[in-house]
Amino acid sequence: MDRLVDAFDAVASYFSVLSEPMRLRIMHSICETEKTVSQIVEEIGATQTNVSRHLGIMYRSGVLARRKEGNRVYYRAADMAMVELCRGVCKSISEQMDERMPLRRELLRLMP
Amino acid sequence: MDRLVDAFDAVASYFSVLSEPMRLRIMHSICETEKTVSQIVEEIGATQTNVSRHLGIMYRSGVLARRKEGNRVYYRAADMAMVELCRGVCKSISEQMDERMPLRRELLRLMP
DNA sequence: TGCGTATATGGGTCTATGCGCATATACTGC
DNA sequence: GCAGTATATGCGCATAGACCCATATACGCA
Repeated sequence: MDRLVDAFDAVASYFSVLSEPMRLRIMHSICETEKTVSQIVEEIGATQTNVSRHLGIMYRSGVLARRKEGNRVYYRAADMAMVELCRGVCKSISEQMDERMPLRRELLRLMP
Repeated sequence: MDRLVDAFDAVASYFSVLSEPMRLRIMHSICETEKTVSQIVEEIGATQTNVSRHLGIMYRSGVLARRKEGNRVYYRAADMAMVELCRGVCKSISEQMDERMPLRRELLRLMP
């Protein structure tokens, strides 16, 4: 990772780890129990290449920890603060979505 | 903006608003008091074009609110949860950092 | 040693986005 | 109306990054 120029860069790069749906899927998949790359690949239905790359990004940024066991690599959440962050935002957004749903249904009636 | 496919997209796009240093500077600049575009431009030393564009992004994503007064537009934080998120991450990141780094103190000052 | 499995990575394409320039729009005061 | 100020935006460039294909690496086992 590049050397960060100032504090805003540090915070921005922290948030940018969470700004990809695929990484959130991965985080969701392993936030409770560690899993191997193959397990994650099968669970979220992405390519091995892509999953491995995202795991690498998250590992190098300190979000995930890993443990090698023979042929396999187990990944797990390392930064519980980030896991809590995800939970909080997911909750907040799901509430917003619930609020929008009635409107959405109404809109769909108006414009089928 | 595209229709979001699922919840992960919604969460990712929420975080992506905070994944730009310039937007964090703006957030920092107005998280306590509303300010006009010109004030923000002068304060953070960016071009008017760029600041206006980021303000637009943040406004349309619901992070900021705005109020027109004659010729001017005042922007302010609308989503206090996001401001708290910034504060939390600043705190968390500062704790992970080495105390010898002056960056640490700066981070704690970021979102007063 | 050779083979199969698990994971990582180099190279390339394509999309998204941050930025600046120039200009458009909107408002105020004369 | 006109001029000046404040903000927004169309356009193009440059770059970041997400994705895939192919291949490299690392390990276990016979």
